Amino acid sequence: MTTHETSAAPLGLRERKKRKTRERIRHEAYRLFAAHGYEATTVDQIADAAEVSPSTFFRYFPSKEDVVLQDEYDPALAEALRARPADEPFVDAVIATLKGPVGAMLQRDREELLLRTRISFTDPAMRARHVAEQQRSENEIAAVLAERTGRDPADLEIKCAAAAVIAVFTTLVRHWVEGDGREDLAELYERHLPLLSRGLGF
Amino acid sequence: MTTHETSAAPLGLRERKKRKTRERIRHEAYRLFAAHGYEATTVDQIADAAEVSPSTFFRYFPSKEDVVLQDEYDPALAEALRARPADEPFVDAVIATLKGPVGAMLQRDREELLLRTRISFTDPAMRARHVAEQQRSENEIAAVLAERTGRDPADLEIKCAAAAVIAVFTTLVRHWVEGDGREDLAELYERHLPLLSRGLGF
DNA sequence: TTTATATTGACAGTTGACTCTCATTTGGCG
DNA sequence: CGCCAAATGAGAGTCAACTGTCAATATAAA
Repeated sequence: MTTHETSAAPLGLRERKKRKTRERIRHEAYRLFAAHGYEATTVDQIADAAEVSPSTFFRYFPSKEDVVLQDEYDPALAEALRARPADEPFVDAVIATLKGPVGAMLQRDREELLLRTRISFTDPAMRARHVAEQQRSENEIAAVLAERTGRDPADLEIKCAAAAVIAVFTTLVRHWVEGDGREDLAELYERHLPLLSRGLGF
Repeated sequence: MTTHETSAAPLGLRERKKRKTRERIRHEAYRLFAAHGYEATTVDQIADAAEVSPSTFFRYFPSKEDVVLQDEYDPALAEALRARPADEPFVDAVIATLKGPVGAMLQRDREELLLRTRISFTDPAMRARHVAEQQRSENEIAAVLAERTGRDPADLEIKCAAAAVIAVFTTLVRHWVEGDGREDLAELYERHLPLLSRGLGF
């Protein structure tokens, strides 16, 4: 009773091994995807590279697609946003969040994020997944925005605003990836997100 | 020499039959996709329904995916936009265009557009295609915007603005599809696109 | 009508994602 | 140590997209 599956638990060898295996599979998969593309990489190849049997691959991931993990950043962004004062202009709140807690996450996972994002931008077959996630993100952002304004999350106006924010996001991340991550992502946000509060201005 | 393959040529029986077959395959494919989903529909089923052999299916379409044709609307939008005065605010220009020539196209193909769009929103496997197109659209819009403002189409600011416009678009189309096309798409645009010129306002 | 050519169907075969089963190994624990 | 349950691998099997070949048929041209 004392130990749930909290991070505090010592974690037996079995569990540790499983995590490592999972990580190894994912890592090798990414490597191969990046090298040869998603479609051109077979599950057998991934299994080989990760030194597990194909059966084992499917025990860890229900499908080849599932190897591409979901984005943890957008949910984190949504959560962090809720902590911002409700009367702060929305775009400002987003920027503040990205320079704060979420920005730290991005910094930490920079390398993997770069690789992963590059794949999902490059490989046509991988985009489906990415778009699905993006949809989820939009809903999250819309929910937050709805809370802040006291409006309905299903409100079209709210949805459009959330979509616009995410779109600018995506554009900036793409730019960041194309520049091999040399620029500072947080700074890109800070510089270009205000476009939306200015009303484009074109 | 007198007759190329122009539309004026009488078009032999052979050619006419081919077109009909092509049309029939596509039509049946759409019907089945709408009824059972993209993944759940096999090429054999499509071939059966279109009364051709599976071989013939692949003679007409190199892959199952290719049955879903590309979007002609966004390029049309870009072209129509170039005809608008350069000093008109961008969002206004877009709205005017959508209420004009492009709106007419949308009206004309309403049924097919509704069906096709529903598929590409509903079916995960189909999204990849859709996103690729969307990317093309963004580039088109960015190009137009660049021309109008005399800036570089690669300018991040320009790209962000184009992305935001397309994002709001997509959101509105999705809403339209979810409401089975009962609302007037042009009116939705007119009502919600100004969000971007107002600077969100949240 | 006869001949050349384009279109088609039947069919066999390949490939890769994914499932299932069963025997073997391996970490957890008394 | 020794038992149990979890984790793994081997291998056979399914399913659907896609390829290639060949013979039959339909159209166009002479």
